[in-house]
Amino acid sequence: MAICAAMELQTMDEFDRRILAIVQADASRSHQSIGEEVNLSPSSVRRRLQALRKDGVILGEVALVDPAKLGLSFLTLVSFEKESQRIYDAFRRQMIADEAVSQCYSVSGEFDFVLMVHAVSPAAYEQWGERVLMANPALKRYSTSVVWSHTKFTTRVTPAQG
Amino acid sequence: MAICAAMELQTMDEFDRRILAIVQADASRSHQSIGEEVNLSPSSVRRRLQALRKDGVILGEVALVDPAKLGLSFLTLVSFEKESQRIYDAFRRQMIADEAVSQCYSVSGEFDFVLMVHAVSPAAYEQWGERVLMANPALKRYSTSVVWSHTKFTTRVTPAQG
DNA sequence: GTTGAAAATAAACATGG
DNA sequence: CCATGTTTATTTTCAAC
Repeated sequence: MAICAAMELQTMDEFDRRILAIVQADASRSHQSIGEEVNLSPSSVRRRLQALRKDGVILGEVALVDPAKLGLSFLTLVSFEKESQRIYDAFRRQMIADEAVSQCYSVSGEFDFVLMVHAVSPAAYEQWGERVLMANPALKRYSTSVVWSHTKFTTRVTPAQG
Repeated sequence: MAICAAMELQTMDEFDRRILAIVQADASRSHQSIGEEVNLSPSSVRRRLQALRKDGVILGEVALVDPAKLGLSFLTLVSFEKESQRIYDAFRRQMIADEAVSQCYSVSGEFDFVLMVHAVSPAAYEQWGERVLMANPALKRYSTSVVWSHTKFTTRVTPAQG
């Protein structure tokens, strides 16, 4: 069944998947409104949402803000090669703390890390790079790609499809 | 003032910024709870939130789901070089429609596009690549980076800092 | 910013598979 | 026994002042 101590992928039924799809698109929907769409009582919807939260399937509800409306219209994708393995933890903490960095990934290939960095302008980004990147002994080299436009950005995740 | 017909960066005051920070971390907070934190009445918080939504600063509220909990534990970063400019619109629509693609950016540098692709496994990703990428005449070449781990992923945006 | 009505959430209870 | 739906109480949202 859907509601159990540990929510596994197998224990999630069609109701849970439809509820997930709905709240990923709009977390402000009421239990009643969701229930009408999936044919379930508001209570059942609530219990399932709580279980999904408790089991970590739903990490939380957040408001999405348009970066451009806050003056952050310059987005870059920065790739790195690291100098040594040792300083990784410090670098990791620094990226997590840095508000300009929205995403940080450890990747395979030519580079070791990829960062998504928000800035108000090219000049502001350059300044950030000098302060955060060039001054960092953990980094051997880095390459900046300017993001011209974001064709797609979604926080939505859907299971299956192979 | 903060509340006006068109919310500009200049018209946003410290209250708005603090409210934004709060709802970006947790959109389920009540107006009262937010008001207590920023020293404002629930009504004021509500009116400011409505203005921020109306002006497109707040794009919406969404539930964040852990991809791994849906079986999507294989994440890749795919870079492309396009074959021709003409087919771009079709490609764009395809990426937006494809549920495996969570992000798509047009970028400067060696490649023209960067994609974030979620799959259940390397094999599933390979299959997706064969179907979507290799069969696509708009793409000259592509390079896949496997994401070992995501050190940071946040939807949060904060203004200023240069 | 305060007040009162409507709505949504949360908890308690009862029922059916 | 576990999940569902119903009922009741509480909290939150919404609109008028």
